[in-house]
Amino acid sequence: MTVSIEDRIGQHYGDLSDKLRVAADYVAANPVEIATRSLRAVATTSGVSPATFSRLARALGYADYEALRDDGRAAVGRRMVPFSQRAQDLRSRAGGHTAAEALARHAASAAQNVSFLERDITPERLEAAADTLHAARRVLIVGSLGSSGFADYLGYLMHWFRADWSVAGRNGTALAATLARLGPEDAVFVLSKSPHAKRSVSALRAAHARGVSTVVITDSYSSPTLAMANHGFVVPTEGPQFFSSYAATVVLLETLVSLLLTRAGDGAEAMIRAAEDQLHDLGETWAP
Amino acid sequence: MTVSIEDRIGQHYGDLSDKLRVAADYVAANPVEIATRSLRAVATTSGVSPATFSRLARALGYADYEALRDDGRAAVGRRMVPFSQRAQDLRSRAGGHTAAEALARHAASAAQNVSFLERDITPERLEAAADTLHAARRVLIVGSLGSSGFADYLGYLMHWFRADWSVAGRNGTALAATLARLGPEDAVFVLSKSPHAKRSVSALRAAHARGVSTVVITDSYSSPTLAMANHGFVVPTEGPQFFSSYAATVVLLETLVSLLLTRAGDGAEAMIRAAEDQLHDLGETWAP
DNA sequence: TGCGTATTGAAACAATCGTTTCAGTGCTTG
DNA sequence: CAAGCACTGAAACGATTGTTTCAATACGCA
Repeated sequence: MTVSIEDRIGQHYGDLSDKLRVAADYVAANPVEIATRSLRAVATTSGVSPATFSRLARALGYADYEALRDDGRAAVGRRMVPFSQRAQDLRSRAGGHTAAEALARHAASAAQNVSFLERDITPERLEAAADTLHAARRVLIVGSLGSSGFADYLGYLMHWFRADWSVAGRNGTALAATLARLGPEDAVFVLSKSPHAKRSVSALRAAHARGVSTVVITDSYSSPTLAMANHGFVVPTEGPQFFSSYAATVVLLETLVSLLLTRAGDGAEAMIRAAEDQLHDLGETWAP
Repeated sequence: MTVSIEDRIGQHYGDLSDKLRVAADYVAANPVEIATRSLRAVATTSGVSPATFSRLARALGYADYEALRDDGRAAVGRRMVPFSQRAQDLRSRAGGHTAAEALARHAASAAQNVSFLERDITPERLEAAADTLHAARRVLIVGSLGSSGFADYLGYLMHWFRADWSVAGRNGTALAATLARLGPEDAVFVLSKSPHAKRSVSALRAAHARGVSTVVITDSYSSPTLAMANHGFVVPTEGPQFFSSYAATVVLLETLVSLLLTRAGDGAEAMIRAAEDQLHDLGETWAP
């Protein structure tokens, strides 16, 4: 069983002198600080002299201040590892081929990806992307290969309350012609995962070169698209299958649509209802 | 706005030299290490020279290696905030419209839907559906409105190792003509959620009447499609937004593809590799 | 093939690190 | 009151840090 810094502090707290106790309190309250910053930096921000921290380590039974910090590192590491741990769990169950096993594996992997998504996406940047897209005069959605279906989905969702969003390459329109009409007031939304379609990368490059705002969703930090993205998002796609999973991508897309709907204001809801009615009137939907 | 180390890596990944890329990969993979240990220690365990890490920081746009580490510290600090506390913070602000709240809400709802999916889908029925689809001579995928993108996605995944799957209405083909050619040895895969497209319901009815096997994914037990389904699956779609969430649907689709890949046998993997090579040879994918 | 360029690690450098010494303080004890 | 004691921070110390220089190497191009 591992003995944490906090345990040691508790064990020795009674024997500590005034200043040592102050230092110990600081250590207990700021474990990340201890693990990441230098002794002197901690001493400065906590108002206790460097020598005291050096003495504290020994008073707690460590050989070194470095030994104390090692415990801190381990503690931080332990809390940060859900990733490797759970990933290993997934892999260890990777063997079976029955439907129950496959379903469990995919479900677990998707849930993990979704939680990674929530953890890793910076809300400020999502907000900024939503602002950009909301302010854009026109938005062009680009997606190829495996991403094209999701580009369609985004286009479908947006068309309910924004007339100025379109999906590239729909209805036989030429991508080049559409791109040529875009300017700095417009935005391009690119969905591209490995293997990246040349079409999407080229479209992104062209848009970026023309000063068009670019929002990108991709699957890796090494993606060629990120360098040209004003707002880039990396979505976890790891899964037990040969293709990359789009589960987390769908969540991100839907969240983004939610944010845009909020920005669209009260009129949007009425617009959606009107569109629904018209869809029904046109006889395109099934009525019981 | 916060820019994480990973973001910077993404921005500059293309410009990095070999060793810098190795170092960047290590940084991305071991954020705790970076925040916690010294440059030289990191250099030793990663096998890259200290100088390279120093250079990496500057290549990523930092003034210092220390500046890079500061970003790492901030990231670690952010993630160390205990989950429960964060969840509570969010819940107390429930109904809010900030990106963080929206993301948390959508992620939680998606995770719940996925876990419901795992709980409610009967593995035997999934297995049976996979068997039917695997045995089918040809499979036609049907999806309209919001589901059409996901029909495309399923078609995209399957086309890697099955030539006899097609998506209805692609390439200007008439749905009626395609349907007319199907018989009892074939199958139809229908994706339909409320509001149901008349087109999809009609296609399903026609196929069912001709004795074609039918697999259906829908969003409610009261769906008009289930009565005509040989293999029907109800997927949870509840979400905080006005549209139904497709996150769980994606998981189910991907699981199904996995099962079909297993059934396709050893030849499938070779087929996928060959198709990937050809895609690359045709110049459709972006190569670094 | 030869030349110029870019990339890399070893080594040298100043800065910063953690530790220890030491003098000063406050407190207790005789 | 004086002497002894534990505690503390400033300062000095060698060790280690991050950075930079420099020579060696690999690579592209004519």
